[in-house]
Amino acid sequence: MKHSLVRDTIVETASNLFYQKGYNLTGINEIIREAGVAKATLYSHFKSKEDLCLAYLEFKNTTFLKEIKSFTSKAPKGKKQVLALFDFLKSFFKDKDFNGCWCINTISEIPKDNEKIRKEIKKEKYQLITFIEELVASNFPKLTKKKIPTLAKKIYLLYESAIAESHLHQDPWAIDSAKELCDLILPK
Amino acid sequence: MKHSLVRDTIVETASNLFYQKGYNLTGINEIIREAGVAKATLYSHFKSKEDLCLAYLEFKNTTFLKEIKSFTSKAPKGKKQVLALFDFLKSFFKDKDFNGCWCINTISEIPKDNEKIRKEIKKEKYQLITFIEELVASNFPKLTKKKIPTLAKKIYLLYESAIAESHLHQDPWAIDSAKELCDLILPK
DNA sequence: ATTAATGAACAGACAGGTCTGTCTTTATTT
DNA sequence: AAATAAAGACAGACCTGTCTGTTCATTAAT
Repeated sequence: MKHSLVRDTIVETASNLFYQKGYNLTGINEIIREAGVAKATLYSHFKSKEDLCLAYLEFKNTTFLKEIKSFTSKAPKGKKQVLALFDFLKSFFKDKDFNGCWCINTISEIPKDNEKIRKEIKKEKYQLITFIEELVASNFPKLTKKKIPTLAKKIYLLYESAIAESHLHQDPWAIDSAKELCDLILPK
Repeated sequence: MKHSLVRDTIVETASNLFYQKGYNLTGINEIIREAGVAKATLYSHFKSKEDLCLAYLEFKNTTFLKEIKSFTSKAPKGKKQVLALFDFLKSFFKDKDFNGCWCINTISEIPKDNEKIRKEIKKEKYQLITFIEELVASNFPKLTKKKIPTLAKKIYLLYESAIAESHLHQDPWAIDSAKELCDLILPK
C-alpha cells in the first residue's frame, strides 16, 4: 500500500476506535489489528499514541467542518440557515455511531497538563465559533459588526450544550430546546 | 478508625483523585496510598472500582446540590435568584480544583454500555433540572405550571454549556455569556 | 535486460511498566 | 480472644513502545 494511504488508514481506524471506545480504553494493538498494519509501521508514522490522538482530533474536525458547512449552505438563506446548525446536529445524533463531541470526550481523558492536546482542541472550537460568526454575518447583513461575535458565541454555547446533553441523556430533546432558544435570540 | 469513617475517607479521597485526574488515570493503589488505607479494606467497602465510581458520583452530587441550593437561597428573590446559578458557577470556576462537570467527564471515560453509571448520571442531572424548576417556580409565581419545565430545561442547557465551556477554554467568558442569555429568557 | 540496492510494510517477540482484584500475614483495637 | 485494619506479595491481564528479521515492490546500476 502506498505510504500516504497507510497513514490515512491508520488515522481513520484509530479515529473510529477512539471516538467509539474512548482514547484510554483503545489500545495500540487493537488499532493495528483493525487497520491491518504492523506495529512498527504505525510507529514509523506516529511517534507516540499522543501523536495519533492529535491526528484523530484533526481528522474529525476537518471532516466535521466540511460537513456542517455543506449542510448549512443548502438551507434557505436567513434565519433558517443559522438554525440549520441544529438540524445538522439532529441528523448527526441519529447516526448509530454518535458519541457526543470528541473534543469534550478527549479533554476528559487526558491529564490536565497536556498542553498540546488542549491547545489543539481550543483551536478547533475557535474554528467552529468563527464559522458561526460567518454564518450569522452572511445571513443577517444588517447586524452591526460589533454584535456578531457576541451573538455567535451564544449560538456556539447552545450548540455545545445540545451535543453534550443529547449524548448524555441519549435523547434529542436538548437539540430541540437549544434550537428554540437560538430562534429566540436571532434578530427577526 | 470507625467503620463508616473509613468508608467516608475512601470516598472523599477517591473523589478528589477521580475528579482531578480522571477515572481511568487514577489507580486503586494511588487511592489507598492517599487515603492511608489497605487495599483489602477498600475492597471490603466496595466490591469493585466501578462501585467506587458510583460512590464518587453520589458524593459529588450530594455536596454540589447542597451548596448550590444554599448559595442561591441567599440571593435576593426574583430574577436575581435564578441568575445566581451562574454566580455560583463562577465561584466554582475560580476554585483551583475546578475541573468541569464530573458527570460529563465520567461519561467520556466509561464504555458506552455501562448502564449502571449512565443511569446514575442521568438521575443526577434530572435532580439538577428539578431544582431549577423549583427555583424558577418559586421566583416567578405568575408563570403557568406548563411553562416551567420548558424554561427550566433551557436554563439547564445554559448552565451545562457554561460549565463545560469555561472548563474547556479555561476562561469564564462562557459563564458570563450564558448568564446574559438566561437573563434574556426569564420573564421580566 | 538482469541484477543489486533501497525503502516500506509485515509479523510478532520482548521489555518494562501499569492495572485490578485476591490473598496471606502481621499488627492493632475493642 | 475476636474482629478489624494494615501492609504488601501475588496472579494474570493489559498497556506502550522497541527491536529483529522477513517479504515485496520499486528504482538504480551494470
